[in-house]
This record gives sequence, C-alpha cells and structure tokens, in this order.
Amino acid sequence: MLKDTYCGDLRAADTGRTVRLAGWVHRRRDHGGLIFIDLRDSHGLVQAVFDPGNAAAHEVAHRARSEWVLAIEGTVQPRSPATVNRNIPTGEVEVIPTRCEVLAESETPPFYINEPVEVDETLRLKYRYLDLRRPDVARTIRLRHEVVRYIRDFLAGRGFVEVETPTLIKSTPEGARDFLVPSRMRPGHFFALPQSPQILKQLLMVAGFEKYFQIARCYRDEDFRANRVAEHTQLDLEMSFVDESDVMGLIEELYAGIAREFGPGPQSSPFPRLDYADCMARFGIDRPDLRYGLEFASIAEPLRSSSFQVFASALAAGGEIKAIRVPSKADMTRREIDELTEIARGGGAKGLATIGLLPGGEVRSPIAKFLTGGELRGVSTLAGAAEGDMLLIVADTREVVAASLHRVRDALGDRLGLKTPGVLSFAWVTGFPLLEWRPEEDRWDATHNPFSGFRPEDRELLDSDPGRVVARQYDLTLNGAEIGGGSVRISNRADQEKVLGLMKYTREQMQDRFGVVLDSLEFGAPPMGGVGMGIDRLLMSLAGTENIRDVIAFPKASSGLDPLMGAPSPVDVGQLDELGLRVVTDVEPV
RNA sequence: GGCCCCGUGGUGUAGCGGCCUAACAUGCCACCCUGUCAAGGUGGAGAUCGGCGGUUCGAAUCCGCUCGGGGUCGCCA
Repeated sequence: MLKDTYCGDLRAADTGRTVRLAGWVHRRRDHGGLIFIDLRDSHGLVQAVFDPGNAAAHEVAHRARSEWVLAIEGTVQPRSPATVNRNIPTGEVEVIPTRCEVLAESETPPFYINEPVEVDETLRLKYRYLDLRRPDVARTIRLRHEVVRYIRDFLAGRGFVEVETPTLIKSTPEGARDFLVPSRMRPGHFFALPQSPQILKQLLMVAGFEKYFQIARCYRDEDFRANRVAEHTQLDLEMSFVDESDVMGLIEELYAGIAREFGPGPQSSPFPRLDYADCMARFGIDRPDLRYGLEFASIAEPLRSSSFQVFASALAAGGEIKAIRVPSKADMTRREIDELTEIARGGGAKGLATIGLLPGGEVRSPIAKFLTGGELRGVSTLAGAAEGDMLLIVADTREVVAASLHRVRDALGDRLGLKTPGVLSFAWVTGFPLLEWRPEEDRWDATHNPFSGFRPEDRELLDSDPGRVVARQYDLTLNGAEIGGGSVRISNRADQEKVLGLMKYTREQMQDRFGVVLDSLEFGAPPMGGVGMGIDRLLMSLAGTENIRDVIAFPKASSGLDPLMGAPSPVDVGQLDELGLRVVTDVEPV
C-alpha cells in the first residue's frame, strides 16, 4: 500500500505518529509562504501544512491543484488551540509533510466536488465517477452498503440461505413490459430479464430450502418516475411452513432494526396495521403517509336530502361525500383554495367545496347558501370541526372521492410542512381483494400476483363473487410509499388453476406460462410465504432524498438512457446477423 | 404518447423586445501574501444565450418546430 492511514481517521490520539497518506486535493489555501492542503480520501479529509522550510514538498504543494492525487509522508501534530477546527472530525490535528509526491494530476473538474451545489443531472451522470467523489453522494452509497450488510447479517443469523437466481429467464407477457434478450442459440427466441425472482423462489421452497433470501436485481421496461427506475433492487425472501404473521413479524423486526440502526427508529412500534378498505375510506390510497393526520370524514348523512344539486346527485348515483378538516385554516387564501381545487380535479373531481368556520361563528363558503343551518351543523359535527377550521369537500363516486381527496391530503402534507424529514412512519396494509375486474378484457386479474393465496373462508366466493375474495397479502408502506409486499402463496395445484382460470387463462396458456409452478405443486409443496422489499425506496427515506438516482451508484437518466456509458447504442450488423435480427427503422411520412 | 417546468461563460444564477459591446457569484490563470480552513488582495481569460426556422427596423428576451433534462398522467400483474 502507498498509504498506511486514512486521512479522515486522524485524531488527537495520533499525535506524534509518522503517517503515509494518499488522497485527493480537496481544497488548497496558498498563503505564499504557508500552504494548506485539505487532503481527502474515502474516510474524510485532513489538513496538511506545507512550510517553505521543506522546499521540495512546498514546491509540490504550490503546483498542486484541485483533485490532484498526492502521496504525503509526514508527522501528525496537534494544532494550536487558536487554530483547531471544530467543524471537521480531524480538526484537532494537522499533518506536517516531510515528503510529498504527485501520483496523478487532474483537469479542472466540470463541477464542484468540494461544495454540495445542485448540478445538472445529465452532467452529473456523464461524470458519475466525479459525482461519486462528492462526500454527500458517496455517503449515500456507503449507507446502502451498510443497510444491505445489516440485512444479510440479520437473515443469515436466522438461518436464511442466500441463493442467486438467473437473470436470463422466460418472458411472461402479463404485468410490466419485459426487457428482452435475443438468443443466439435459438434465433428468433428471447430471454427476458426477471421482473422479480417470484417463480424461482417458490421452486426453492418446493426444493426444501425453507428459508431463502436474495438481494435481487429486478427489471421492468416501463417509464421512469422520481421513485421508479428500470432496474431496481429488492430484498427477495421466501419461507416455508409460515403464515402471514410469521413473515410480517420477521420483516417488522428487520425493518424496525434498520430504522433504529440507520435512523431515529420507527415512528410507531409495533407498526400500525391497516385494513385495505378502512385505509381507502380514511386516506383514499392503499399506502397512506401516516406522518400526519388529515383523515377523511364521511359527511353524507346530513346531506341525504340536501337541495344542493351537486351533493344530492352524487348521493343519488350511489356516491359519497367526504371532507378533510384542516385545523385553523379557515382563513386559507383564495389562491390556495384554487390550487387545491385544481389538484382535486386531477383526481377526477368536478370541484372542491369549501366551508371555512371563521372564529365568531361566521361561515365562509361559496356553498353555504345551498345548505340549511342543520345541514351545516351536521357536517361540522361529523367532520369534528371547530371554529377556525377549514373543510375541503368532494362529492362524487367512491373512486373519485378517494383519488381526489388523497391528492388534496398529499398536497396539504407538503404545503403545511407535515411530512417531517427523518421521521420513519411504517405501516402494514392487509385485507386486499385477491382479484380485480378488468372490464376492457372481460376477465379477473390478480391485484398483486397470481400466486397470492386467499383466505380459506373465502373459497366459496371464488365461484359466487370473486371480487370479494380477500388475499393473504400484506404490503409495507413507509412515509406514503410502498416499500414492499408479499403474501402467503397458493400451494396446491387445484387452487392455483382455479385462480388462473378466473384470470381467463386456458389450460394451454397456464401450462405454457406457469407450468413449472403448477407441476412443482404436485411434488410435495410446503405452505409458503414471502416478500419482495424495495431496497431503493427504503434507502431514499433513510438518506432523506426524493430522487431514486441518489441511492444508486450508476443510475440511468429518467429517459431510460445511460449518459455515462452511452447506452443503449447501435451494434454491428454482424452481431445482429448472429442473432437473426434486422433493425427496421420506421420512417415518418413527410 | 399527453401535460407542466427548465436549457445564458467550467459551475450556479440574473437579464424576459432596443439601456446586452450579456450581469453577479464561484471556479480557472497570473502575481502578492507564513495560520488558513468557503483564506485574503490585485489583475486577467472565459458564454453570440441548447439547435433550426419565423415575427420585428431590432430577439437571450415573442412565436413555431426540434433536441436534451426534470416532474407528472397514462403505464408500472
């Protein structure tokens, strides 16, 4: 090694030591005589002081520029009390070089490495190897390593076996779009990259491993979002001889531990458990942000016979009327109300009714003239409103009320500063329907995954009313994001075929797409259940970022392209020939 | 694919019809400077305003198209 000590590790206790350091010039302060260089390495930075007395070293320090790589041999000495820097961990000491060598010079970097300034993302990604030098960026990637190591240690300590599964598997057309890989051995045939190792881990259970996990890369060829990329990493896990509580208990212990080790701990422990229907009624979404309240109140009852047409017709059509009570915001500005109305419209609502209960009993509301005093009082009571509060109301179908008020609640969370950074608010959601109806395709479809089990007591409903069958499914949410989910699986062939049949698969299609699973269930499949947990989203919350690219070392841009490697790219005709492929370019008519 | 926002020296921003021969900060280069730590001082180089086309006597500024980026809806079993 060219170094025997990390810059960032030096402390007062190292005083008097002779050390060999190597790292990057973080910052240079040239006083003409004295030159200070902050030398940075993977552990942090330390100040080196070059005196003209050591002419050779001083000359190097004079020439050196930002991001040059230096090797320094010197002695650690305490700083005089007046020059101690309390702002950095190494601030009590400095290094007096006896020797200084340039290992590499550097161009001026295209953006600041020594200051946490927002830089254009394309530029950051193109020079990701420089971006990753920035301490804040690097810290997040290191955090990722620590969290994954914690997960591995935790699971290995409980008898789980980490098994790798293939990244070239069979394509299944349902669900997200697959990334395809052409086969040279069988031209015209394709592998797909896995959207998850779901089938393979179930086979591992049939194989008798009993406890499996993997830090698995998963691929989906869909458009990106702030918290969604084409390739994400999940903790994939499966257990045999378990029910819901076993898996949920294990994951809760793991995640509460992570929250304590790498953050302030979970906001509530044990994690709150919400029923899907209850959740939709109170928050309009199956992954509510529980860092704040602003729950919905149903205020339909007093309005049953209202003369206000909007309310009356919504109820007559079987819809709902719900309100969010915003404490002490009766004085909300016209502009704020207009913006929230626009947000509500985004969820399908035709408008947003507001009732401001001004102090003193006056009511500020464009719809007050349509409501009787009794109706207003009834609404206020149901919403739990007091003087000074503002009520935001949507009347429409159940779906529109949920979608619209969810957006309003989410926007209020941002605007009122209720999404406290750093707080880790976990919650389980259970009680999901197993199937949802796809009218345009005239069939049922799995709400989560086709292997999810169902409550035994709902068996009859599979024939009579499939939409009411409840899945043995559990999702874990964190601060309003779904960070994972899983289920107890179907573990016998008849039940699995029954469910696939409701999804309108023919015998042939079942055998073609799910034959492996179905066949395996005939050879002694244990009861099994597991989860797939999104590692990237978990890291986002732990690192306090809204951008998933921040937690990935080499991410794609939101366009799905890679500015660093320049991928994707055209390939040689020869490569295509071997694969039996020809590129057809669509030419737009001029 | 739809919609919204952004694109000005290396970086981050200002300018939003003539005052722009494009401003500020920082970075960069040179010199001065022995205790700074976002060192300080003096001087200097550096952008025709993403690209193309149009409107106008005149365009960084207005319009259209296009490219790139970010967000969002669709999509994501």
